[in-house]
Amino acid sequence: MPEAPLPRLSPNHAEMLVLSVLAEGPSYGYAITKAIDLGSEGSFAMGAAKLYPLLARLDKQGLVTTTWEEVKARDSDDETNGRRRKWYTLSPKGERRLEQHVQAHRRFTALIDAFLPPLEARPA
Amino acid sequence: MPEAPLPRLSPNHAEMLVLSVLAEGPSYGYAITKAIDLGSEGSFAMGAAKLYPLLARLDKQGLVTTTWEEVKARDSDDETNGRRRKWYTLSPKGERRLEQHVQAHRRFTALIDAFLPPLEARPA
DNA sequence: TTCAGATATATCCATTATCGATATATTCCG
DNA sequence: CGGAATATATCGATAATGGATATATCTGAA
Repeated sequence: MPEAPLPRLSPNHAEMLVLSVLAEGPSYGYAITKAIDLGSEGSFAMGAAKLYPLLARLDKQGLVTTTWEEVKARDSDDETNGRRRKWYTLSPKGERRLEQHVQAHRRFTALIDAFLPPLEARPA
Repeated sequence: MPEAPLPRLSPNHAEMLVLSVLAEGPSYGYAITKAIDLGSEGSFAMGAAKLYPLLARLDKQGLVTTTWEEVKARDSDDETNGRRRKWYTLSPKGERRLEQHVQAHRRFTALIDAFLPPLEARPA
């Protein structure tokens, strides 16, 4: 029997995961996706089309602050080098939002579990 | 501070809840919504535009079987009375699907919880 | 008796969210 | 030398949702 696919992340869940990654320190888009990809064993892999609009929304709502970093080649000091990284830092407002998401998620799972058969100790 | 809104149900979660209601016995659309509405304290209230297409999909996939019931007025035996109810019964295939949904949901929450701060025993 | 609210099923449409593809450019490593 | 990885971002087609609309009956309170 095939592994049943996981339910898809709701927008709120996706936002919560991104914020939870940023709660451990500033990061940038690509690294955030990788963290979520690895941390979920690939189950919550986010495409760029999902990630970047989400990050833009977080910025617009003041949940994160952003700064650009010029990434220079290891073997070069060339300042005109165009490689760039956009760093995201969780704002106090973002921290509060994360806590709200976590609380909402706990209520969410509690409500759902009430519909499901109890998880019993399995006979050996 | 306002109650943070719950994450929205994914299609899989909505399907799981409907199937879990039917696992307790046959039911019909309106009663299913009421069961989910009450069982979730209104949090997962489903509009008709969500419920009926969902039920139609379950039927088409063979997860439920359906029968029509003619609902007669309490004080009448009139057979031409047009009130009707569509009953849904969980099929064996539907039972298996429900179990898959439940397993997937457990994995889903476990993966998400790994991103969140542990729920510690609170100091009194 | 009347009339609002509940019961009961179902679809339409505008909005939103998602996935896959596309675009661009650099850097790493074999 | 060249493909995979790094890095950001948008476009367009598809899918799912919420609110409204449609229809018809039944219940209970004023």
